[in-house]
Amino acid sequence: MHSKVIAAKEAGRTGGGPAAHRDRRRKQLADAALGCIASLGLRDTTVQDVARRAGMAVGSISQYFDSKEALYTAVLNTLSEEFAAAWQRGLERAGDAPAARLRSFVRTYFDKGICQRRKIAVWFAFWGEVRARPQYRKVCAGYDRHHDQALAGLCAAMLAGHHETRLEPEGAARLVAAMCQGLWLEFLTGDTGLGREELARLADQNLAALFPAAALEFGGETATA
Amino acid sequence: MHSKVIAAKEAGRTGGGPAAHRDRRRKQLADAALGCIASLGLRDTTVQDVARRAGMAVGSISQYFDSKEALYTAVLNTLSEEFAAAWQRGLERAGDAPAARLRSFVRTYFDKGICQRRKIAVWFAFWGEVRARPQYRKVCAGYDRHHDQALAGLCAAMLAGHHETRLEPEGAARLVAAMCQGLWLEFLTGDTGLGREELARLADQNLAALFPAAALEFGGETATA
DNA sequence: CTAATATGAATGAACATTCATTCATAGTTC
DNA sequence: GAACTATGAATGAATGTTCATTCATATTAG
Repeated sequence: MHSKVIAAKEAGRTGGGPAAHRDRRRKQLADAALGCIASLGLRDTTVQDVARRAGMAVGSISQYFDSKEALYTAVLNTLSEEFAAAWQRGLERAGDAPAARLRSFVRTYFDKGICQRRKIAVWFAFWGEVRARPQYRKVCAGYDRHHDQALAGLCAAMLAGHHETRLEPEGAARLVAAMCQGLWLEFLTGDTGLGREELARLADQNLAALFPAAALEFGGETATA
Repeated sequence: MHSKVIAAKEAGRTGGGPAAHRDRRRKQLADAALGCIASLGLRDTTVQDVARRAGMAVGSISQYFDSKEALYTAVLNTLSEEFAAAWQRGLERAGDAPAARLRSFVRTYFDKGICQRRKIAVWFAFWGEVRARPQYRKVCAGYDRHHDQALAGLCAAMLAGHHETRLEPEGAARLVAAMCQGLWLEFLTGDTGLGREELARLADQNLAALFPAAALEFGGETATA
């Protein structure tokens, strides 16, 4: 009881306005919820679990979220936001060459900050409920459209002037996204024990196959041989 | 109440030994559970829902399964079994040509009996909980190993004698499986409205890219041009 | 009649949500 | 600057609901 009070006091101290404080506490709860969902699953996560993990009281959750579902929705939003920011940053860093840009986009999926088992577990926990809970779809819809358009644009740039294949930009984009998400599933279940690096290398090989004209640029470490 | 009794009576009539009867009722419950999971999600499915959908009493569930979890495990087993049987049948029908065999294997993912939204929804519902519930992993483990070995074998046959790429059979198999499962996710969320046929065509294009030496054999309708 | 099966009301545990109370801080007054 | 008040964040016990499981009873089959 005493420690809680102190923790609360410290949380209050960390400056910014009261609005900033509110944001911080919401993030604190969303982080705790993410951890719970990753280790217990959506089904077994209780508000009591989340509160305990956040070092807060159960009652505080309703101060910051209308309901448990609203908290979950915030978790999904946070994940989506983080991922979108990551691939956009990646594109900025990648320069102008189409192949480098596409490679950067795909690498984001296997980035150290993105491709963590706990986060992937949460992605799949939500995907496993999209049919039953349309609000989850709704959260992702905007991010997904943005993602898909960017990826299709990159694929179009890769295919421009190379019409030897029957591959369409949208189709190629769909395949690239599917491959990445499928590799995430592999990472999640851990069947083969492949790590982030190995998965990224596999992704590169698939890109090289899909866009043979630029295969060398997806060659990874461009093996010394 | 009366109709339930009649239903039970009819169920009992359908012959076979008592063991066959037991199997039939278990299947009846597993089917109902699959339907519930697909439409309500794992989280909101209750035994009352399952019983209602099966046209049975809640108490009967415990006659055929030790617990709700045991019922769910049976659902996952049924799905896995069905999928394994389907790709094996596909291989038998495909003959000896490696490309035809690989294509058949992949087509199974987009088969009418396999690639149904309700079934895909259930696959993802379970995948979304594999971390939290190791028993789900255990159910799939055997089927997955078999699946992966078969696919790696097919990829090895495709790559035999064509060492121009750095692609390894296991890596190629991983990519093919990831692509298929990623396309399933696309089908589940329905973002792009692609149907089974279109997804299968995309999968073919990825196969053609991964195994260019056999590209013509993945050409789909081998467009009249 | 006996054994096997089916039924659904009853049970109690688990859970999300509510809300009266506590308390630290900021603001106000003299 | 000291004393007092107002504010709202934080708390967790209490509440009412939901749900898996149980089991006494009813039904059917042999």
